[in-house]
Amino acid sequence: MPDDRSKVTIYDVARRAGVAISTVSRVLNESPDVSTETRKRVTIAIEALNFRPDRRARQLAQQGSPTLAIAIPTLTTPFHTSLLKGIRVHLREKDLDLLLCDLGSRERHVALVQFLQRGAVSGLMLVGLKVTEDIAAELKSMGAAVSIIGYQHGDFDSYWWDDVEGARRAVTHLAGLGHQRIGMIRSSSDSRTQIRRIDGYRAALQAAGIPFRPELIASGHTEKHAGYSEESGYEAMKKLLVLDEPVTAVFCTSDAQAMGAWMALREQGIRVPEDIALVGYDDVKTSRFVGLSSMDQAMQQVGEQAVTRLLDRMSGNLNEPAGSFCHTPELRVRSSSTFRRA
Amino acid sequence: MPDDRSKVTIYDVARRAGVAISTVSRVLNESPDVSTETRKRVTIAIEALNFRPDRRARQLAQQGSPTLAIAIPTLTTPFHTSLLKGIRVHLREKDLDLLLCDLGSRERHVALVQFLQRGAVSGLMLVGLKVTEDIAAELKSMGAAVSIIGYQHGDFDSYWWDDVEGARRAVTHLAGLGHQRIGMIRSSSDSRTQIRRIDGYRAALQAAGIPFRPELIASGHTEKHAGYSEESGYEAMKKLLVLDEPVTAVFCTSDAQAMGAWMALREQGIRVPEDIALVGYDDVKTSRFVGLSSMDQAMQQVGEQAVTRLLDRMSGNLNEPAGSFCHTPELRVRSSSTFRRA
DNA sequence: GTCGTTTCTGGAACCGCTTTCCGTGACAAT
DNA sequence: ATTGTCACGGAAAGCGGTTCCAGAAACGAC
Repeated sequence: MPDDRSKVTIYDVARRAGVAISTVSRVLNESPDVSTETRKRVTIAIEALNFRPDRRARQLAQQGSPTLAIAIPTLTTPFHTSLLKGIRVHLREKDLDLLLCDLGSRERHVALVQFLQRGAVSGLMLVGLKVTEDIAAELKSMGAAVSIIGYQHGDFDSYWWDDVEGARRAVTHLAGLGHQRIGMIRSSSDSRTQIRRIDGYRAALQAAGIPFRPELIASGHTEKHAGYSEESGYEAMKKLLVLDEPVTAVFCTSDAQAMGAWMALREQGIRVPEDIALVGYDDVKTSRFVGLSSMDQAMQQVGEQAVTRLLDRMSGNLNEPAGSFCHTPELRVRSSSTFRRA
Repeated sequence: MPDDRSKVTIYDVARRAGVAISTVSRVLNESPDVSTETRKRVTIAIEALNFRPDRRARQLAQQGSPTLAIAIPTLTTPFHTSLLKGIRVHLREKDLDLLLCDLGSRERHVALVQFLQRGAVSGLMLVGLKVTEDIAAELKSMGAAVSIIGYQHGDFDSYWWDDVEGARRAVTHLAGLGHQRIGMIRSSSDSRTQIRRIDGYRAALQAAGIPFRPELIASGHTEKHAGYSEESGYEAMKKLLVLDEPVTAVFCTSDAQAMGAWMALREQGIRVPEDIALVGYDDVKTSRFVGLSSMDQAMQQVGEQAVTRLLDRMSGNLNEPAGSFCHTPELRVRSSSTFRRA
């Protein structure tokens, strides 16, 4: 009743209920061997004192914490938004804490490893991070359940996308509209993802009988801008616009890039899709509302799938070997790519 | 050297360095009374064993954890993106963990309180949450540093915006373009923010000599959509379009709403800004790239300011009474509201 | 009525680290 | 030779729980 607070511990509860602390602990952990009678007394005491077990102490004692951590290189992009959305639903039910490790783009490795080594994490989700061998070793030695999103690694549950096929679909779509000069806006990194999307781009061109021209691939490399950002898309588009033979369609490796590109076009009075068609990647929510065609990676579902399986592993219910789940991006056609060329 | 792992404790380090555990602890906590010589030996041992102090044990012992928690009702909107951006920079330097408490929209109160009572948080940022008196009491009793963003409460450091003025500026801008029938798209909630923005809307109309018509205020109330979402903006715009006398400009209380509204307009072949002008709120990053006028709330700066002060409080360097920091949103004019009426 | 079980509970060690309280030896200052 | 730092060791008491072990009570069976 008295909301005095200032550290209500398990001892207070024990005293109040007239039992030993071990008994209180049993009640807390729903141990079967405690009489209904005592359990009730304890429960009432807990209620009355408004007691909540201390997360840290608990974790310390039972070696292994019910904490799920998510490590993301760039948390602050809308790209991960729906992923988190898928995750948080399942998290609410369980009594888990979400620890966020926002790795900067630089020194990701170091930050991550330090984070892990400090322990206190029983489940970890890595998002959009290249898992090098030393990181992999680190992950294994920490003995936590791990799932990797956006990268494929045989030793862990990984969820990834068929980037070749995704790019192929996007570009095939553009070629199908009659475009012959299809540009590509990419990030300047040489990540697996980027390479595969370029492969897909080439494959689609080849299938359509369009020659591949490296000069049609641009990236807006800037010191201060991340490769997938609006700014870089803006820069890249400008590069494409000064070519002798201009492009009539552009495939971008992110929606943000596409937005930036779109702005560059608008500034020059170039219409989308009449003059230039645009297709993005990620299918961010706003794309639907601005009419940007995009590749849907079903982020939310992937998030749900990953977290469900991860929670199973954490609770020890799942012991099968690491799985690899590949999703194929779906094209969402919107107004930015609806105009058919002659 | 051997990466054997499996719990390297402070004892291992002590043994390896040939010192007592208390000395190791002193080194860890940068106590002044330890010779440079010994310090180096210990540091080397730590390095060699790859030892990281256990976060939980540490926190438990030194009563008070270096953990910053952020509670957000709806993490998954781009609205908070730049806020987090401002926060994380400062967080990287310190050795803090970021605990995320994503309150669902429902039962916010319960979720938050439970979260807090489990302790282990020395700093807390509440974002976009109405601080009721019981929550306030809760916050005080937990003895952590608290800062509130997007709401004003005298007992805590709070960072908020002058919503009346923000709305007034937006609408004044529209009136200045010659618009007479200016609609408003709001969320269906009766939050402080909403009420104030309506006040600002009225004030601006009055100043411009335009009569206030309640039927020009619409909200896209839907069971499944949050009030600030694209979907609700879309719905609301549709309502405004079926009015006898249509509006020529719309002020939206979020950029997402504006995006949704814009889509509704596009579907009907209504041009922006020629037929209808649009102004949003929040100045989300993509707004800049799609050309949506908006009210800039300087989220990133607010995030930085708040976290800086919060960290000061957490470290005990700051003891002055709670401050209240009010920011005034700035209008960013873009193409969605550049057309001047006759 | 005694013995073996089962059931419930109390006591105590322990998780990994911090911190306090001496105590000691070394070395410089007086 | 005495007094004072300075740097460190050793031991022990937490922090708030969990968990193992043993003992007490309750129960049924012979």
